[in-house]
Amino acid sequence: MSAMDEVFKALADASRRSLLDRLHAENGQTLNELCEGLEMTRQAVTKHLAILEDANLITTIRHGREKLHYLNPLPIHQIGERWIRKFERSKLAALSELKRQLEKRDE
Amino acid sequence: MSAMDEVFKALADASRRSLLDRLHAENGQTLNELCEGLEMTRQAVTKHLAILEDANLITTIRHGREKLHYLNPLPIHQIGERWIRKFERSKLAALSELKRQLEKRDE
DNA sequence: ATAATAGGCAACCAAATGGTTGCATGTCAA
DNA sequence: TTGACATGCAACCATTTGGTTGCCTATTAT
Repeated sequence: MSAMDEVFKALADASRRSLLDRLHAENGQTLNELCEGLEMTRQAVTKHLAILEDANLITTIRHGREKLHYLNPLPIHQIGERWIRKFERSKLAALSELKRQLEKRDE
Repeated sequence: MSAMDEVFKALADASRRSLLDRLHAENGQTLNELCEGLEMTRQAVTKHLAILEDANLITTIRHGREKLHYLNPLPIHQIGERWIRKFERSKLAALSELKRQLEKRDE
């Protein structure tokens, strides 16, 4: 699986995006902190975090018996640069072409 | 399911992203055109296109017995604006904080 | 030392996903 | 008008996914 594919797959789940949001609000949280207030078991959160780590979206550091989770914003940035920008460049062109076609169908 | 969630889910599959790429290269293709060269059946492509259409990533127009597919770049743009930008703003801050922590663990 | 705390591992489960095949329908061309 | 072409629909299938429970290990605090 390509690196970018892993990132897209990791971002596809709302729970995982919300975990990234929480780390964005406060970086360096432990597993237990990240579990607080969530409607799923610790093990479910562990799995989500593992997927995010595999996709390189977070980095972890063991500190005694705690595991601290840190956001890595680089892959998200790359999705923006390498993938989304490509489609934005042609945005206006695509919309105007669609409009032309929509009008054309009544011929 | 929220609109943005649907977009993220739709983008999670490499085949679907490749379909968007093909439409980006040449907009307004028919189903059969989009099937050419792909290693899956027409029905599989139909399903992918339906998911992309539900997520509002493409718009279709029936033209006789053909169905033309057009890219809608707006949702992709919104992912960039509403989601990715948020993380980019704190990019440098997050990286420097991680660095600090990495150094701190040897204390 | 030992109890409490933080996390890890593995088996299991239901539902969603990505794909198939077979057949039906609608439209165009000879 | 009839055959070929473009697409649609539905049932079915294997695998992946997101979650659970139960138990184990490692670290800290009393």
